[in-house]
Amino acid sequence: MANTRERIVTTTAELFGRQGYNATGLKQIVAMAQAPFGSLYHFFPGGKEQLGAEVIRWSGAVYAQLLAAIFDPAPDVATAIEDFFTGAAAHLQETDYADACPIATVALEVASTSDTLRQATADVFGSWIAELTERFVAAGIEPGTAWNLAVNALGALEGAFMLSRAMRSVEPVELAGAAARAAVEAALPSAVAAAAGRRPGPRAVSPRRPRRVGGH
Amino acid sequence: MANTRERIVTTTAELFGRQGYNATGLKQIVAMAQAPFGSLYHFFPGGKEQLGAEVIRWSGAVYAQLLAAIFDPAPDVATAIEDFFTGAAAHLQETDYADACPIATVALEVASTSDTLRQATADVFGSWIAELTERFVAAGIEPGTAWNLAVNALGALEGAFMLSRAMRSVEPVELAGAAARAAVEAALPSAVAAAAGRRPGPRAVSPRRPRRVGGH
DNA sequence: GTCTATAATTTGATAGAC
DNA sequence: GTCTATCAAATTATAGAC
Repeated sequence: MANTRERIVTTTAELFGRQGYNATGLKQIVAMAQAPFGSLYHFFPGGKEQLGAEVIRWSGAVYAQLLAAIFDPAPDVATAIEDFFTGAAAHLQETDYADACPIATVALEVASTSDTLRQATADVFGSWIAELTERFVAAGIEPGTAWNLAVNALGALEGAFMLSRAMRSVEPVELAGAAARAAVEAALPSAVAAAAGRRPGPRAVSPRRPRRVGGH
Repeated sequence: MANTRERIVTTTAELFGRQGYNATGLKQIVAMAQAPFGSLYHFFPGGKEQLGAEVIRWSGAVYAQLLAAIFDPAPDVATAIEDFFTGAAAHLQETDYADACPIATVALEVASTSDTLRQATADVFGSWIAELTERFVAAGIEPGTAWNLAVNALGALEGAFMLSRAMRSVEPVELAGAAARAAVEAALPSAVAAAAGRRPGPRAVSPRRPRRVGGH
């Protein structure tokens, strides 16, 4: 296995994702990581908050890699975004509704209690939104619209994760994925051009295609 | 001022919304509620978990009343749903991003650690979804579509709350509100009829039934 | 019902030998 | 870097006087 410091970070990330920040004790971390207690303060002199900040950012980077791994082989961004949701739903079910977003619980816990940790979660959310935005722009979507789509897609995923974990049903994540796909499809250049052809002239809200509810 | 038991419940609800379940100590509760410590175990012999379950359900009922207060005077459901998001964004800003969903943080904290509390959050989410679904159906939306819209709207709100609190910006909630409004508008009978007029077909009257994975 | 005192455990954090 | 022992404070929970 990897070195001690790495084991502490990875197992803390796992615990943060399942129980959050406050429920995760340092004793529990070193026990599960099979690391000596002294090593924790050797590598993280700032204590729990320093460890927490690093784990948040590390989890953010890992999840960004997962996002790339889904989007890169996908035929188009609309398919990619729905694939991400369906993949997340499957993983949720496999882990008995334990593993969803690695930083969601922590983000809500620290939002009004620790500004350094809150900033770490904000940076991670911002990086994910930026990554999504880039891919939407690369697909031909106008940058402003792409940013809005990215924010809404991430928000929809986080909220659906919450409902799915609480209700122990993948339906919220699946419905959110279908809606996210529809929103992206409607913003793609082809759909925008088709809408313009149907009804010439500037229009504030582009007409939505019928909602997809089922699978692919 | 109200009686002791009531004060304990309301202040616990406030603390749960801002810091979550694990960060809220019983000492802190009785101190802020100006209640004697002994009274807590007098009214809630089951300790923190019993108090938590009651607070979750109480908060759910209060928030349902808020939902009714927004929807009842609104001219239509599309306006109502966006009003709810914009009102939430304003309240978020007024409280320095502290008050969003009263049970969101708790829901994620207990999802994999306490089944009785998880069930309480699931019941609350389910009641909100049912309430929203009823109103969408009353507006003429087909029941299956109405349910999907309700789940997606609540999920979008919860996720947007998370992003807004972490990033200290109301933009996610505002964007989610605009998207929710557009989704509802597209499902209203007038929009469905217009779409059918543009593209006549057998599926004009009744769109496909959604698949139900869990819940009702 | 109210209030105090306290038990039993766990928490984050430190000191120091090796 | 590792490991043990321990601290001070906080936690949930209980006992019992009033």
